[in-house]
Amino acid sequence: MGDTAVVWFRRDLRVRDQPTFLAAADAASRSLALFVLDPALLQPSGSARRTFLYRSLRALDEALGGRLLVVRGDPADVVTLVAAGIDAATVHVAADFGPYGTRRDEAVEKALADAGRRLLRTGSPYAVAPGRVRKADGGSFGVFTPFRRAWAEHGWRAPAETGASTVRWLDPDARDGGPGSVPIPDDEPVDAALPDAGEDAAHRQWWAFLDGALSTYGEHRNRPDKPATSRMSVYLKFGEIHPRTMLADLAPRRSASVETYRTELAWREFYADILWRRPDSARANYDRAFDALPLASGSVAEKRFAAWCEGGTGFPIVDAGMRQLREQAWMHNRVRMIVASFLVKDLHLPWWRGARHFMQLLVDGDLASNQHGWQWTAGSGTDASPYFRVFNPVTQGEKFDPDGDYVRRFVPELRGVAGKAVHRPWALPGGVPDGYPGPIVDHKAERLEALERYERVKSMRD
DNA sequence: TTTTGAGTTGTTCGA
DNA sequence: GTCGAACAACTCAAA
Repeated sequence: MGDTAVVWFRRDLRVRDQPTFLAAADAASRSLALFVLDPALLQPSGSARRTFLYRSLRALDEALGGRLLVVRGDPADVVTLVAAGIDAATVHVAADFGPYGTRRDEAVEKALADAGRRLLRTGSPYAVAPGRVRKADGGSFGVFTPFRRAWAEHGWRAPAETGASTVRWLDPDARDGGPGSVPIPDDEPVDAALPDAGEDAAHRQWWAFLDGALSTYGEHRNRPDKPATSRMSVYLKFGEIHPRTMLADLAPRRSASVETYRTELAWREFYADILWRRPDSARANYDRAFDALPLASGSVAEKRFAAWCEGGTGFPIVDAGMRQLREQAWMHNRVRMIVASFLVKDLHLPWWRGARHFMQLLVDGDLASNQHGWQWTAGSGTDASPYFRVFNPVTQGEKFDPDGDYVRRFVPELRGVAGKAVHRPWALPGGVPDGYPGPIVDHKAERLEALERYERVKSMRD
């Protein structure tokens, strides 16, 4: 066995705060940097996320002095072959706790072991790895608030002090055999304007937030008309910054806004913990009693689903959100909740259809946060919401987009309407403006319908 | 074992 | 317009 190792990047496309580098440098004198284009992951990603990934890989390759080896195939095959090609004793990764990643890594581990090589997991995409936060009796939390408290008490390591030069990188071209390298794919046609990719862009965004919007985050974070959120989700998704780095930067700052932002990071870790414990909840109701919820189907339901997808429901805040999703491959969190509530409670469609649509389009689409965010809204998730919590799209619009600026930005048909009147176009003196649809459902009636359907779930519980 | 307090994100209605 | 009450019952976590 040679004195070499492989550092296999997955969703940790950075060189700073990278514990795998320390592990690799400890294990071998030289390492090969590897990324695997895995069709099983790329196919369901959507062009926005794929393109962002490719751009991120170019940035990572540059940071590594052009020494990132990119191959294509099933990791159980190609990682094994790459390791064999340099006779590496160890392959270093950050642990993946997702349903697919867990299975993939077990397969890779086994394939490597057959040749006497080891897969070593160091760190994870989380400040506290899933499964580590435990109740006093050793069980896992199913409710957020106690999880958050225990998570903070558990604590996390300081950021690892690493950089590209922490590891002596092997030149991929100097390999003797193994799978051929493939170029990083070209950008795909993407309609949406994507954020800048790469670790440097992540840090720029983070510091702009720390020095700017963070001070009013607690107050304005629910306002989609303001640039009040961190926009860090995509960088966390691809691991271009580690949450531990962010928590360390937040630590010396004390304010209600900082506390609120830390709580948002805790949500991300909570949902990862839940998905790890219940991998089935990526597809099925976390609360199986919701299997009894009567769902809409048929041609009317399909028509309504299509209207929701394209931002043509006639409810301005919903349509603005769905169009922001197309234009930016991103949607403000408050609006995600509003459009989700509309799909589930006004259209009576299954949450997973909305979740799947989001995963297709979102550049920051993260399975754990996305599926459980949707299940939370649907009521089938953790801490089931009270049955009577049905978002009113008009009230939500008036409350969180009080001047209507957000709606007008994304719904040009309504640009001629001033102020908050834009949230009720059907009540305008001249009627609904040309080109904009009337409401596809009667919210008041559908709310009552939703309450009735949720009764069915409740009665199944008894 | 029992008890207690609490649970991200809301809406409607009536005074 | 503002404000408080009502809207279920259940599960969770810890004392």
